[in-house]
Amino acid sequence: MGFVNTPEYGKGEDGIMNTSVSAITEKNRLTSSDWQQAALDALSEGGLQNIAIEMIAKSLGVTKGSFYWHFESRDALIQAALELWESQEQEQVFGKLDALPDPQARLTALIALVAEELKAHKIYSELLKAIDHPLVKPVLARVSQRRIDYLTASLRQAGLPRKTAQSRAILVYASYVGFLQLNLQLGTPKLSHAEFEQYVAHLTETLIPSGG
Amino acid sequence: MGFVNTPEYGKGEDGIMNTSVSAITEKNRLTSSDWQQAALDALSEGGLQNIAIEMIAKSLGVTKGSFYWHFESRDALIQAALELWESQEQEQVFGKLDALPDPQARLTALIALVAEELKAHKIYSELLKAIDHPLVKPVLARVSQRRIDYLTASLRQAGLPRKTAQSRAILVYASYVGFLQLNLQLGTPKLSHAEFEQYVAHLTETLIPSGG
DNA sequence: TTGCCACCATACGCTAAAGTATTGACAAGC
DNA sequence: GCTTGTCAATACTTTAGCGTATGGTGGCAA
Repeated sequence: MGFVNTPEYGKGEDGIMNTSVSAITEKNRLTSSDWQQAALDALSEGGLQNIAIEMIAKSLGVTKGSFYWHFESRDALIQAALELWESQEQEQVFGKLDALPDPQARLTALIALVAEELKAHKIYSELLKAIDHPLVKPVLARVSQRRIDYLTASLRQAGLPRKTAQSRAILVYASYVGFLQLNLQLGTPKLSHAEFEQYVAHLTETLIPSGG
Repeated sequence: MGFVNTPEYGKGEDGIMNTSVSAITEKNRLTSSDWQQAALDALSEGGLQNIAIEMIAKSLGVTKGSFYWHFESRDALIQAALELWESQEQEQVFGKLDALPDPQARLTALIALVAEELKAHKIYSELLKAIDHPLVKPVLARVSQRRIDYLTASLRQAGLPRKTAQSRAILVYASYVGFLQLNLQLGTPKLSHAEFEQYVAHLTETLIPSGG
């Protein structure tokens, strides 16, 4: 398990995730997690095919001679990046929501969470488009299933009967995925901020159980 | 004089009539619409990148020497195929629905129409994944917008106030798109036939106005 | 028959991107 | 200060797929 440490080099030791693309500007040597993060950045901006070794190398200020020291192949990078994303998103999404005990508050918070935090959704959306890749599909299947299960459980706790909760969970999640594709990828329909707010409100009162 | 050695499999002379992949088996020469249809078949099965000239040529029993007689480039084929699809889907979808005067019946029929007719949805779904391609995006934007508008109008006619109808239309269409991606592409969640029926029923009663 | 035209085959060129082989630079420990 | 291990640069090979150049064939008109 060799990422996140730079043992013999001990430079800045910026343990916290570098949220931004820069940060490597110095003459630092790279670590494999730098490549993983850069791959996720590239993914979120241009899709899976944008995970191109020479391009990323360029953006990191090196050549691919460096890459093949850290990774066996492009697929190895993709796999590592996806693992990183999966763990990140899990703690990010569920970590925030599990804090809320009330299922209704949780569901509303979940919808609100969708309205922000663009980058995470962008990655999910790009992965959806790259579903044909054998490394992508299982990851996405796991993540999606986990989220739907989580939704189902929350809806049950909010009072819906079992079968209804199942169907509703799929409906909610499908509308999320669809909206992602339509709005993030297609840009259709174009919504003003007010229209978007209204849409979110409508979605909440239509799909989230309110009363007891 | 005309039928000295005409191959019985109707060289057809304009070939309007081949709905399916077969039908070219004989030593017939090809027409550009053969290529368009074959391109749509390839698209629905393997995505945009599956529209590969040499592959399609092989499936048509010719080589790419033929292709470049009919088309300028791969992009020209893609464009022509998309035009074909757009016109086909328009008459297919709206043609069936416009016959129904009652907006509620129309909405229910629309949902039912989604549950069948797999291939058309497959193409839409594949195009969604290929949204980055400059030729694909405008087509998909037009088609999606048209459908959302149609939904909005039908929902209004069914009694929803304007703003509600707009949000609801987006919600319905997003859930369609999302379900496509989840179920058709990802295969998650796996639904039995019964579960699917139940989901469709739930969707109808949740999103389609019922009373007056 | 002749010759043209529509359609297709063959062979080649070109480019992008992955992957390989080899060499180089530079800090750390002996 | 010499070696070693780690990271990187350079040059190369390979593959897939688009596109081109050119020549071939079969039917049809004159």
